[in-house]
Amino acid sequence: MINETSNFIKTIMKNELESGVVDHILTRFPPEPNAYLHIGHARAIVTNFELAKYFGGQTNLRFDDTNPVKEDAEYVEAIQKDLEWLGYVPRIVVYGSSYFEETYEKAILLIKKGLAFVCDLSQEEISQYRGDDKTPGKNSPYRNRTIEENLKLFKEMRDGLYPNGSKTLRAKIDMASPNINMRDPVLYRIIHINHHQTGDKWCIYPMYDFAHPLQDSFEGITHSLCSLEYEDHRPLYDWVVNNCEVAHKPRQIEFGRLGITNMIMSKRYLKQLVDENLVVGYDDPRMPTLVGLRRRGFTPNAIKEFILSTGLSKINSTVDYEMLEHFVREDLKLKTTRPMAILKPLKVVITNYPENQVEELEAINNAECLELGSRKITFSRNIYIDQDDFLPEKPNKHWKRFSVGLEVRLMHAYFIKCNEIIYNEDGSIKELHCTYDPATKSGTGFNERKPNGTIQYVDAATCIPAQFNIFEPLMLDAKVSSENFKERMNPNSWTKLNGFVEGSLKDTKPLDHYQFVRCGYYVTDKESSKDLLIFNQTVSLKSSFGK
RNA sequence: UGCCAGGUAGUCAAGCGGUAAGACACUAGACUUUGACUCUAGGAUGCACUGGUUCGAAUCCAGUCCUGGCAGCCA
Repeated sequence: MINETSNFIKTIMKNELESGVVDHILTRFPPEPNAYLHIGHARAIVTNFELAKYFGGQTNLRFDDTNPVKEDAEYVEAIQKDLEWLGYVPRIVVYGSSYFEETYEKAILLIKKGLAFVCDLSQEEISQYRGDDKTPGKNSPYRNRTIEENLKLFKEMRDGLYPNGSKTLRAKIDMASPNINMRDPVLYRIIHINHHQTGDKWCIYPMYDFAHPLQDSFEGITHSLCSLEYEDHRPLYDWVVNNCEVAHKPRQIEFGRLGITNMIMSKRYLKQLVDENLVVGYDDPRMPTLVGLRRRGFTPNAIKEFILSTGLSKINSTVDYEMLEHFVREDLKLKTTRPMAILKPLKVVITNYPENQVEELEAINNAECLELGSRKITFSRNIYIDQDDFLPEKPNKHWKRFSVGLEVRLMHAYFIKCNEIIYNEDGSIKELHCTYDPATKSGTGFNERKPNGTIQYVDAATCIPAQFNIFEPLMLDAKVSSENFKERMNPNSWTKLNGFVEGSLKDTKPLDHYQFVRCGYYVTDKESSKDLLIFNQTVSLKSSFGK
């Protein structure tokens, strides 16, 4: 599918392949295991995997676990599951920590070449010495330690002789560089903590800027794709690659992040929502996480197509949520059966239909995809339609559904006409008295009159009571702050409706998708919600026409 | 105000010197056993602005403006 799209990275790869700079493509997806993946991450995943696949290459999954204070094995597992769900199979699954020994050796090499030194400056002092955008930095007083001394001290750092923060290993580059990342950046820091992969083996950990280019080199990554904020780090990336005498030199290319309008993606806020029980968990269908979107009814294919269609550029882009929705519809359009569901039941009595008679009708599952076959539904004197499909007052000409005096088609069944509204004592509508026209039976090719629209129904005799959990995704209409985001998130966005689904759904299987009449998607999830039915209102049609 | 990167319709985005693709959204209409789907029609005399080079510029050059990123022992 990516061969239909064009982007600057693809062009770079193509040119390099053609000119012989590289003879294959190997990319990597390097998440830090400190959060659940969300739709924003999908751009990195899809880009890396699809680009490699397009050129006949492969992609490594590498957990970027060089900072044990933030990471946890829980996320490692979650990320792997998400990738699996998306249908991507990495060439290998590795950890940044798998390379700690080799990384350490490269640090020794830099020391021996006089390109790195052990620094005793405190964190604050390093910051002061670094200078700022208009002030050049000052050299650390420890910058001129001898190679022997540096070697000894660095070994002692590794051996655990020093407490957290007391020493660092720094690259010796240029304290006056206009790029602050090049002002003798820290390469290693001391952290005495248990690492989720390496346990207590190490107490010094390499920084991203040092570890990442080396890992890419070790694995033979040809193109290291990352987001825009690493642009300023590229000179350092290249410095590491060029000075560490690695056999393979990867190339870093940056691309913009992908956001969705009004969708909150910040790790911190998502965590807060979960921690404070404002949502059920990371897989709450209101969440923008991949697991959340899965329960919301999105399919892997929809997400991939969405990402590919939004393209790739050096702009941090924010696309409309409608774009995402479009691709679910597109993906499910020809794959789903389309059962009927009534969210807000309104009883209808077909007064000219015999009591105690039940007739079976054939309903085509998907008129656009006949291979999906048909199912049997029933019709009888008492049925339910949706309150939203009936307008008690006189509708305007745009109204394409039911009202007094109007004739509509009950999907897969007959035309009906409403003759009388029966009210309760409190003035609410109790039921509708209608008549049907036997000549208009579905499938007979009747075309002497046009109905005012088609509405769904369920047969009261055979329908199944169902609870619909209607939710709205967590969205915000403007930039949030940590103070106001909770109120504005409106996490209480579940509405439970007691309605009915047609009898044919009694064999519903977990995680099947159904495309409902109003273009909603319907998912049941065995693990977390048993018989819960989720109706995604966000992909339903506008219901305010003609009102 | 230092360095870096960007500015093409409401939102994404192609184009890379030859006269502005495509998608989403939107509007109008047709069709329809979902107001879905499908189909038809509609949008930039214009590519941040101003000059310049050229037969010809969104594409090259210069200047200006605007936006984003960067001063963790985070990634």
